[in-house]
Order: sequence, then structure tokens, then C-alpha cells
Amino acid sequence: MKNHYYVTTPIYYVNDKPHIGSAYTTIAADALARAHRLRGVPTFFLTGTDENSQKNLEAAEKAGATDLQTYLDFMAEIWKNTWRELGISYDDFIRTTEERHHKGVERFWRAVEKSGDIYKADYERDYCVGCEEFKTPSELMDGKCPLHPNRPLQKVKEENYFFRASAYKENLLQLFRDKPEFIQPVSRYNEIKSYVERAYEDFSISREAKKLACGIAVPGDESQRIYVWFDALINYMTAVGYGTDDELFKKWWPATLHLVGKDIIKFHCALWPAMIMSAAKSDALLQAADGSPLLPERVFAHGFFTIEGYKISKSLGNAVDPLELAKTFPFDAVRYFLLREIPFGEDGDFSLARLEDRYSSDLGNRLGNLVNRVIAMSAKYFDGKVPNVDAASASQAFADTEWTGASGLAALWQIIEDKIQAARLDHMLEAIWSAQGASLTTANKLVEQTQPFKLIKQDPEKTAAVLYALLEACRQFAWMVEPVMPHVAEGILIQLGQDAASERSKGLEVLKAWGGLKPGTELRPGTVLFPPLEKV
RNA sequence: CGCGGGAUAGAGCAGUUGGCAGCUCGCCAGGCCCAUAACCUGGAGGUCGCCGGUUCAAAUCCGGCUCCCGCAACCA
Repeated sequence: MKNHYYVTTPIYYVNDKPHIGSAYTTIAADALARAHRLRGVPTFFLTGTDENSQKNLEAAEKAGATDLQTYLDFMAEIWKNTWRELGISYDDFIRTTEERHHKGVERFWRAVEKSGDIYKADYERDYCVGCEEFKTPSELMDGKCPLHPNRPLQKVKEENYFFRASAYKENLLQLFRDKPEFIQPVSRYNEIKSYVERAYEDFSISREAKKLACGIAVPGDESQRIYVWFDALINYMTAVGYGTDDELFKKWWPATLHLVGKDIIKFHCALWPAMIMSAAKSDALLQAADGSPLLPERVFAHGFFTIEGYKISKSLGNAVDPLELAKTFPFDAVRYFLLREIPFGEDGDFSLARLEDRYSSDLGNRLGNLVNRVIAMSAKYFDGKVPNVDAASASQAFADTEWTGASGLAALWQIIEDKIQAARLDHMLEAIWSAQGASLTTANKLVEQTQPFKLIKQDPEKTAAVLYALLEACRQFAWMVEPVMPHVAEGILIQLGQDAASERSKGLEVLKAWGGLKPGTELRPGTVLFPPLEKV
């Protein structure tokens, strides 16, 4: 595996502002990117917008925009701003109307063409005169348009370019056998594998330009435009220089992880690798040293969630605006909630009651309260400073409790590394909160079992050891949650008298080591990390 | 037989090498008082959808059934 981490989100349609669903994907990618950066892995995090879709044109007209490009520019800014406000640390934001994308798409198309995998054929579709639009088979009821059942559908034939995907059926199945981790979770693996086995056919990859007002022209044939999915997938390459900067491309490609919603897993797992296999035949830039195609390493499909039990839908008007949510909750709390509450890869439900529940219980009562009580006691009993004790002995002073000290935290770090590798941030967070040995739960128990608030009157030396252990644990907890809650982590570190930026530069291996908190460090107690919610 | 997912305590969920059924919230009782009315302990509450099979042992593997839910070529 290459020593880099290149993670992507889907590129989003800009026919509306971001809602909580697209924020979910982007937050997950952001947390994974932050986790890898913290580990010193060269990381590239890409998101962007899909601007060559007919849908955008319709949205622009509906919004009364003077022209399409103005509308696209306006919407792209809205998306960028939303991500900025939510603390999304993307390294690049690609728009598929950009010149660099067009150049890369052209190069890719030419490569596939040179490989002999593009051909022309007639393509027949159903056209409803009532709706004045083409209908897909899935939109039909009993072979008729559900809105105009008494008007017969017209069969409209059009000559399009096709991609000879079927030629790669065996290669795909081989890929699935050799690298089962390519498609995750496993439930999706089975779905895609059986789809390719039984129903894998060539894809139509262009439309007549006169019927499609937007999109990239087919190289060498101005009368046709490239079908939006064929161009969209290539964004993962054009953003890192394919078609414009070979050196940059070599640095980042292949992608480590494509994070997608379950609805578009098919395009990413069945179409995209076949496209690359074809293009790689004729473009050495897409070949590994042994000549094999450079395919993305992994595609992970997360589930969808409902809002209070209902599907996210515009007609219901229940699409939650993440920026609105950020006015009520610290956005770190929303990030925590989404990544913790919904099993990654499965469907879930977004409910305000559950969010409040997690906020006050997990964050306020366990994490926030632990930090607060431990720092308050230390400051009170030890002159506002980290107690002056030997770190090594402080880690082993509590053999009679559940708390396992330095070795327990080391074990917890190992779980965290495994979960990050598997992209299971929900499991990672669960472990930080309730793993046996060392976790937020056992740390709170340690306070009860040792009762430093009483112990201080009898045995100040042992109290110092207890509080040092708890303070040091808080420091490590801060770095554990940092990828998911960067602001919260910094808030904890500040109270512990740490400078987050200079600490970070030491590298995670140093930060993980027991004893990073120096005795005598000035504490800064007082800040409440998770203020109680106003009762409404 | 189109493909696939789910069914575990009042609610929401964990539980992928088969080994005494767990977590969070809520509820009841107690402890503590450092802390954000927070923390800790104990308790009540489950035929792990139904039927059958494999096994010393199945929520976990196999077969059948019931009920929900997605997807089914142009739709993040």
C-alpha cells in the first residue's frame, strides 16, 4: 500500500443547498482525513460539486437565474461556505465545470477510445409528451407514465456512444475475488458481485448535444455530450492533476477511499473500475509498475438515515440544514452524534431527541464532566498546577481498581488504530467511551473508587498520583477524539495547559506515550465544554 | 423463484472465528458531594421475529416461513 491517504466524498449536485445527509458523508470523510493527518500520513481530502447535470439547469431556471454559470458559481460558494463553517478540512474542492476537469475527462475519453472500448449504437428511450421528458423504466407504472397514463409513450431512438463495460466483467469479478475489501461493507460486496455476475452490460455514455443543454462535449464530436456519470467519476482523478499535472497525479493516485452513499455504490464499484481498466490500457499514467491498472483501493458505502423516522424529502420539508443545527449545538457535538449514533455502513435515524440525549449524556456528563472535575480538583489541591509526581509510578498506583492506567490506554489506542483502518468511527467512539480497562467510563469510576476529594485530607501524595493519572488520561482522550471533535479536543488541551499546535507537531507516537503532561504545568480550569441545553 | 438489508429489555442499538445475552436513555432503590442536578453502586424489565436441523453448546451455522424496508441503467 502506498504511504498516503487520499479520501473523497461524492461530488454533490448543486440544485439545492447542503442538507444533513450530504453533511454526514462529508463529516465522515473529514474525520478520517484528520485522523490520518494526525498520524503523520500525507493526506489529501477531496470534495466538490457535480455541475454538468441537467438537474442543475432545471434548478437554475426555477431560481430565476440569469444564466447557468452564474447560478453554478453562486451555489458552489454556498457549498464551500457551509463546509467551512462546519470545520470541514478539505484540501481541494473540485467543480466539474472547471477547465482542469474538462482536460482530464478529454484525456480519459481518448484513452478509453484508443483501447477500443467506445462504440456507437442506437439507444431507445421512452418519451412522455405530457411531461415533455424522457422516462426511465423505474419511473414507469405498468409501462405508462404515472402522471399521464392515457397518453402513449413515444419510443425515441437516438444514436449514442457506448462504453464496452461488458469486456471487463471477468476482470471485475477477479478484482472482487482478489481484493474483497474493495467494496465495503460486506453486504454491499455481495450486492455488487451478484449484480456484475448476472446483469452487467455496456453503458450508454453520451447524449445528443441538442437535447442536453449542459455537459462536456464528446472529444471529436460536438454533436454529442458526455453522460454526466461518466464525467463525474473522473473528478477523483482530475482533482489531483490527471490531464493537467502528471507529477501531482503520481503523488496522490490511486485514491485510498471513496466514501459514497449506498445509492451510488454501483457506479463506483462496477462502472468506475471498469472505466479505469480500459483507460489504463492506453495511458501509462494509469498503470502500476507491473502494467496493471491503478484502481482505487476501497469504496465504502454508508447508509442513509431518516429524520425523526421519515425519509429526507423536499415535499415533507424535513431536510435539516446543518448550519441551522450548528446554531443550537456546538457543531462538534453534531459531528459526534452522526458518527457515533449511526452504525457506519447501515441506515439510521436522525432525531433531535437522540441528539440531545447524546449531547448531555455522552458529551456533557461523561467527557465534559470528567475533564471538569479532574481539572477543578487538581487546580484546587495543587496550586493550579499539574501535581508534581513521577509519571511512571502514577500509572501503576491503582491495581485494586478497574482502571488499568498506561497499559490500558495503550490497548485503547490499538483499538482506535484498528477502527480507523476499518473506517468504523462509530466503534472507535464507543471504545473511547466504554472500553474495559481505560476509557471515559472507567476514568469516572476511578474518581469514585479513589475519592481524591477525601483522600487529599489523608494522603496528599497518593492524591497527587491519582489526579496526575486522570489529567494525563484526559490529555490522551483529547487526542483520541480530535479527528471527530477538533474544537473540543483543543478546548481540553487548553485547560490542561497544552499548546495544541506545538503538541501536534510532535507526532502521534509521542502524544500517545504516557507522561506527556509535564508536572508543574499551569492548568486553566473553568471553561464548560458542553453547556447544558436550554430547556424549551 | 429480480437483488439486497433488517427483525435482540419501554425506546434506540452492540453483539463476523458458535461458549453464562450486553450498551445508552428511561424507570426504581441506595451511595457520594470533586464536578455541567453531573458521578458511582444495585435492581426491575428479553420466548434474541416464527418453525425445524447441525452441535456437548446457536442471537451467532444450515433449511423453511412471516412481517417491515431499500434498490431494480441515467436517480448524491
